[in-house]
Amino acid sequence: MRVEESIAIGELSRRTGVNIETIRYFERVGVLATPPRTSGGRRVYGTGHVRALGFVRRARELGFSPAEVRAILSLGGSAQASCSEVREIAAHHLERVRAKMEDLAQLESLLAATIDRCEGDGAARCAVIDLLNQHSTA
Amino acid sequence: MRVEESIAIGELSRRTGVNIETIRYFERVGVLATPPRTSGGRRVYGTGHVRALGFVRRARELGFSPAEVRAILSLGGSAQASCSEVREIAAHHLERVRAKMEDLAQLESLLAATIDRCEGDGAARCAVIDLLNQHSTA
DNA sequence: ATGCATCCTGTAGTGACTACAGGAGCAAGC
DNA sequence: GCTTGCTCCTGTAGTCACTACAGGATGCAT
Repeated sequence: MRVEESIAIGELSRRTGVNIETIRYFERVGVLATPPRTSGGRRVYGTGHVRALGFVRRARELGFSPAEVRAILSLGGSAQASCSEVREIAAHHLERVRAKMEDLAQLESLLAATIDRCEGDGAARCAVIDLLNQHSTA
Repeated sequence: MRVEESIAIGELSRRTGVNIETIRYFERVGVLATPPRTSGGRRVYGTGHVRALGFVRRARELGFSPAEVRAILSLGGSAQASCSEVREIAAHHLERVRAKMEDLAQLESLLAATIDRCEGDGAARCAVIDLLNQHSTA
C-alpha cells in the first residue's frame, strides 16, 4: 500500500481556498478532524482532509449552518454518511431557504412600491421615511 | 409649553420592544441620541426618543444595515431627513434584496432537484452528498 | 550554518448585540 | 426616617464564525 501524500496546512489552504486560520478554527470546534503532527508539531494532512474540508466549505457556501455541517459530518463523514439523514437536513435547509425567499419577496414589493410612490413627488412627506416610521411589522 | 413626558429606559424598552442593553448599545454606537440624565445619573427619554428608536427598530427589521440606519439618521433625523437621499439608500437596499432573492432561487432549485433525485432511490450514492462533495460554486 | 518561508500557540479583534456582576437611585410603605 | 424592592448604572465579558496579529519554533535549501 502506498503512503498517503503529506500536505501542510498552507497547501491545504491553497487547495481548498480555506484560510489557514479558519482551518485551525475548524479543528478547534470539531468541524475538521485533528490531523497527525510531525515531530516538530506541524499538522500533516492527507487527501482525505482535502476532501473533507472541501465538503465543509461547499456546505457552508450552500448556506448550511455550521451546526448542520457538524450534524452531517457526525453521521460518519462525507463518504459514509447516511443518505436519508443527510437528505433530512438538506430538506430542512430547503424549507428555510424557501421561507427566506418569501420574506424577501414581501420586503421587495413593499420597498419597491414605497420607493415608487416617492419618485417624482416633490411633496413634503417622504413615503420611505413614512414606511420606516410605522411601527410593528407589516 | 408643556413639559415632555419623562420616560425611563425600562419604559422605553417596553414601548419599543427593544432590549434595555440594546438601547444603551445604540447610544454607545451613535444610533440613538444621548438622552439627558437625572441628578442621580439615570437616562431620561421623551416621546421623541420613542419615535426615533421605533424608527431604528423598523429599519433594522426591514433589513437595513446598522450603517444604513446611521446614514439615514445622519441626514437629519427621521422627520427632516432628505427624501431623495433616503430614497437612494432604500433603492440600494432593494437592489441587495433582489440579488439575494436570485441567489436563493438558484440555491432553491439546486437543493430541490438534488433532494428529489435522492428520494426513493436506494442506491449507494447519495445525490445530496455528491452535491456537497462538488468543489467550487455552481 | 544561515537564511527564509512556513508553521505553531495564544490572544485579541470584528459586528451587533446580549448577559451578568456589583453597586447606586428612587418611590412607597411603615 | 428607614427599610424594602425594583429599576437603573457602569464595566466587563460572552456569543458566533471567523480573522488577524505577535512572538517564537520548525524545516528545508543553500
